[in-house]
Amino acid sequence: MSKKQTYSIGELAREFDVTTRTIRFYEDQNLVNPARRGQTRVYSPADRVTLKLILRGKRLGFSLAESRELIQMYQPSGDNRNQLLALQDKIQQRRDQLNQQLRDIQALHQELDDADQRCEHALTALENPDHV
Amino acid sequence: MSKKQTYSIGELAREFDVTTRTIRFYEDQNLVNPARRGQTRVYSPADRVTLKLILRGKRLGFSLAESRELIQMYQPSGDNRNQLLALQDKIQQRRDQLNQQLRDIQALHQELDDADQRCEHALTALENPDHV
DNA sequence: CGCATACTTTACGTTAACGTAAACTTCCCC
DNA sequence: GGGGAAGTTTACGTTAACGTAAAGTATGCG
Repeated sequence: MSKKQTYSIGELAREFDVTTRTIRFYEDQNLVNPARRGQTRVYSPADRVTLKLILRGKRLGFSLAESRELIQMYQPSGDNRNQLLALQDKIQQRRDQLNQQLRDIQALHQELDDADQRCEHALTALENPDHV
Repeated sequence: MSKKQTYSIGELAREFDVTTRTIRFYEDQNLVNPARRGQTRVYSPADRVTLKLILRGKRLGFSLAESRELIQMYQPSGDNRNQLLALQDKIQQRRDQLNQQLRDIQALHQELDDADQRCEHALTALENPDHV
């Protein structure tokens, strides 16, 4: 009944549409930690989630270092007060950045709509040359 | 009454918090076309807007090539039907990408909120060790 | 058995987006 | 007229994020 618990590097590469080189590179950067069966890498569902988070970060323009930081935020290691406060600070910074991105997206969306409208008008003008 | 109509490279660099090298690099990439007074570059309000668009693109993770394409979308050059249709296609692709980014942002926002909550709990637990 | 397929390591190559340094001109100011 | 301050060109350097190639190992299959 349970979902498959391990993945090969090729499976993940196909699923997320990246190369195996990319996944190995992420391991080099300590972003994923696959187990080994002999020489061969064996990925866990946790590794898969990590990959997903990295790729989502990429879509938002985050560097790997930033994505690593974000991922670490979800598993706070040090449990002392100052580290927690510092973490909350970083979280807030990310929220601010996301809100800026939201504003940027809305503006860009509007401009794309306008550009599309101008296209439409240009097209109907081409089909209707007599219309003033 | 009218706003200042020209800008020096230093002014723009300060306003947008980039180096002059960056602005000259964008010129090299044919993203801005400042006039010249002698040797010195003189930027128009249009150049300033272009700069703004580039930097907004950067915040959304766009490459300079992508931003260039976006900017050109707002000033369609070729007025033949096929070009207009191709342009609309690109516009739609960008909209799809923006919508994906929106979903990514919402998911990430939620996760940041959760992480923040866990921080809060950990902090109150630190101040209230007796609470089970 | 031979061969294809998928995996591995090692290592050099590549592109984008600037950084940085050197050496020069212009303009303004006291 | 000497010296900042801001501008210029030219050119080599740097970092991130992989690409690409070579050479080897393991595994299933007809």
